[in-house]
Amino acid sequence: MRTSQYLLSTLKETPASAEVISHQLMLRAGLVRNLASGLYTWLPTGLRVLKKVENIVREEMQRAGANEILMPMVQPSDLWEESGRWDDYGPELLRLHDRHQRPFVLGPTHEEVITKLVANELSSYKQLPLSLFQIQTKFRDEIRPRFGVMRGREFLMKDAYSFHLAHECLEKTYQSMFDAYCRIFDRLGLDYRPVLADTGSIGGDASHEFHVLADSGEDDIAFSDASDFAANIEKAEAIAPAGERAQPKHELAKVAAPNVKTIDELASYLNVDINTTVKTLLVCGVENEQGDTPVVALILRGDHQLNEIKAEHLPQVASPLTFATDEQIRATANCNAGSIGPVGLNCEIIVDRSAAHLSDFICGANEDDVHFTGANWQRDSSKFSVADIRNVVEGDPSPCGQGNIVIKRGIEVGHIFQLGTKYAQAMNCAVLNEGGKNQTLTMGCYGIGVSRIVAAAIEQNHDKYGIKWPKAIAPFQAAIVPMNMAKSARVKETAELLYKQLNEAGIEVLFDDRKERPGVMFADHELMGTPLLLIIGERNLDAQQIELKNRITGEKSLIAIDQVMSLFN
RNA sequence: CGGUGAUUAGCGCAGCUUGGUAGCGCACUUGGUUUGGGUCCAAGGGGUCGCAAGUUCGAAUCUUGCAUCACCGACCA
Repeated sequence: MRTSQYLLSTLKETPASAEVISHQLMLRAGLVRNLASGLYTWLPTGLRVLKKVENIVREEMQRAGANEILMPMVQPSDLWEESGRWDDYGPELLRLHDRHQRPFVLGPTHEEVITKLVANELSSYKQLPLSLFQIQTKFRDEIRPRFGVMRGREFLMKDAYSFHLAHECLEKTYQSMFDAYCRIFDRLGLDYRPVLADTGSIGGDASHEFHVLADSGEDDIAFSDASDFAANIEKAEAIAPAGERAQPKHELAKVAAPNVKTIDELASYLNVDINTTVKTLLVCGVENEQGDTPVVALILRGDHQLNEIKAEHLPQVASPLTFATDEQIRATANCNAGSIGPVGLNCEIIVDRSAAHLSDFICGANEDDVHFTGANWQRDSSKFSVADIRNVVEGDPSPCGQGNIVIKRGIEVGHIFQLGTKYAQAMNCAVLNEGGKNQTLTMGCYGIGVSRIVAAAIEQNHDKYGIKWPKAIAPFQAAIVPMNMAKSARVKETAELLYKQLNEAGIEVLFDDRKERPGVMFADHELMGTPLLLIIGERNLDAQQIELKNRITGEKSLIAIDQVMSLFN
């Protein structure tokens, strides 16, 4: 490709709307352009990268035995009613009508369509297991699209689905998908980690997310500093503190704490360590037979944070997690939100393991502006249950039993999931088994955010000059950068010759044939992250040499012109 | 969805307080100059000042409404 025929579209200045480095560089290097919130046009350079990622994903999916298909982006709503997600999915699902006022959705994912397809196509256990995948545009009407293509509303996703008669078979495919994902991210040249993930409301036995490590990531990942353990913080178990709870030493006593609203204010007002306090959160419980929603109290040590996912999983707590209103708080605890405590509280009480290990703690007294000191479980409050409902924090013992927790940020680029029979059951997806009986299929699903990978790769591979693409996904393998080609026939001749040879050899090369000063060319190619620059100048032509510059290492070297092709073998 | 801020040329911004029909840098065009790291000089082209209504002789500027975009938050005990 010659730059004279190419839409280069590089920018010197960073558009003000771009917050994270990958978004800034994607705009400056001419990879994408914004159309509306969360919607992006892929320019030639960006599309080249996107296609390379796509192809690596495709190759490894095929190697794992999956068949590529392509499903429609527009899906009839009755499929979603059949699966139950028409009501469950919420406003992220974009709903629309055709000219006959028939309702449709823009597909945010394709479990419904594929389950329907397989239900129609398969009739015998002999056809199993079967894995299908597609690489396709998804639409999710995100609350807050941000960070460019990292969290767009329309994005490119690889979604794969596997179908099985038995759970053991699903586990086998799940493992082979896990391995395929590792091969994909290895080939992409990314620093990534598979981490244990929450299985969500769908249930199932296992789920892993694949995270690219980067400070700009939106997820917290908990690692062990002494083993391979890694889990999304939503999932990481906070284990109970070791040893017995200490015996009470103090009597329960009231202390006034006027105008103290938060736990931090309380700790500094009473001049105590925050981890000797507990905080009490009132949330909505599950609706009872009378149609009322009771209030449930969740109790945490003052320095800990509620893990909403864990809380939602409790059978007593309504999902999605909803905090009690001021009226409900007043009716339950007879005080404002800042003074609730477990002593004498008349509702279901669930105490985090760490909070349950405290003795002589400080808590609200269920009376405005009053707290208790010297509170103790059993003695002062005995009707409660204990559960893991907090986020792990740095330094916690790892749930794997080895080492302590370290927390890093990650960008979720892949998620694999043992679905079980949820969709197959809802959509009547079954085959005849060996015994000639109808048997509902068990499913797995496996997603990769193809467009998000492009942004994640930049987050991990850049410097002050621009992008430093991993070789496997660079838009071009090399660029020919001639010095003053307009003035030097020799330079032009050499550049054209190399361009011809490289093209014929199938090397993706960008020939910078603009009449620009060298500095402009260098700046553009470094911004775009071309891994190898072939710099042709009068300076080295007498010796029949050109200069090489490696974008990743910054190394410069000379090479004989007739040796250039050997670089690409 | 709540909060905050923004919207003036392709991009980055000034002008608004104190109304008088728009300006700077980059980019673009032309000519010259320069040529191994974003040269320099000159001359140009390009804007319904987000949209709508109002106040006024007159609105980018004041008022009201709307739209769009971005950021923060969605943990309050």
